[in-house]
Amino acid sequence: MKLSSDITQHLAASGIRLTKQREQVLGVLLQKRDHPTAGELFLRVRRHVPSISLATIYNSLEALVDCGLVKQVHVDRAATRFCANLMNHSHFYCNHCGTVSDISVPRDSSWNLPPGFVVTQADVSLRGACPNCSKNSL
Amino acid sequence: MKLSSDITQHLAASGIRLTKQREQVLGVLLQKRDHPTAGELFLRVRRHVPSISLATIYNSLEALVDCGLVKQVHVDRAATRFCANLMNHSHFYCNHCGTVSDISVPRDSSWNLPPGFVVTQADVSLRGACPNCSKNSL
DNA sequence: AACTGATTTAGAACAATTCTTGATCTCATT
DNA sequence: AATGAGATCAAGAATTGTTCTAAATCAGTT
Repeated sequence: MKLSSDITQHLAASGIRLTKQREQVLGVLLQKRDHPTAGELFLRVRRHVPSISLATIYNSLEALVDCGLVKQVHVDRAATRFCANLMNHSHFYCNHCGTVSDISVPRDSSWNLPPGFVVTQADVSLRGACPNCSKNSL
Repeated sequence: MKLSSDITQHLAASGIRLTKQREQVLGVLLQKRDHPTAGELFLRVRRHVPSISLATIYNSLEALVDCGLVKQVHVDRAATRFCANLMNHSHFYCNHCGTVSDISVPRDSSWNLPPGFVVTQADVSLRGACPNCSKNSL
């Protein structure tokens, strides 16, 4: 597993130390982009670092989120999911198969808010049927 | 506390029984529209029905959500909040004072999804500063 | 090599929610 | 009014995802 210089720079810039554990967490997150939960990441990373603990997964994720390399995905109140897609995007949750797809984020201008509101973060999550499931259920 | 015939009809139509507990939960939710959590509702409703249990708050909310009279509001993974605003709307969470404001929902057309995705529910939550706080923090 | 602070680990603690069980209530039928 | 069936309620236990704590380990610096 090799991190792009892009990413290592990002890490250095934020002053976060690149430990074996963090490297693996990020690596696993980059490898299979299916928005895993902390628990799922734990199982995957453990294959490479058998001694890792769940707390370290959480710690690593916190560090990576803090330095902007990883984003959290919230769908309802289900377990937080994580993704390493740094593009500004939102998520689509399929009610049938449970997969989470990245989708491009709507134009900022589409929030027609009353005056005075200042938006710093927009969190859009859509639900419904993904292309696969909408095809099959017809 | 008197429920509008609109609402009682809605209840009857969904076949949910209007018990004292459910009536109070809905009443309290209609009375102060500040998007309380289940715990907050528990404290408020207990003033009218001292014997009510938290489990009943959850049960009542479930029934009311099922029949469409109440909506859940999710902001990150914090405790679920509830609101009785039946208009199609989204929520704005103020990072400074923590209040949740209703905002009108963006036009459906603004999700430009790849073909095949069928949206059944859109959950938009914005964060930032509400008019009050954006004014004061300058 | 010793020191300092950051990081890791394991498990305890926590908060929100759901589940379980037995008691109570409601309504329809007599 | 009494009965029975099913819905609802209350209390607390259980579950789940996450955070906290404390001790052990590690990395980089003197």
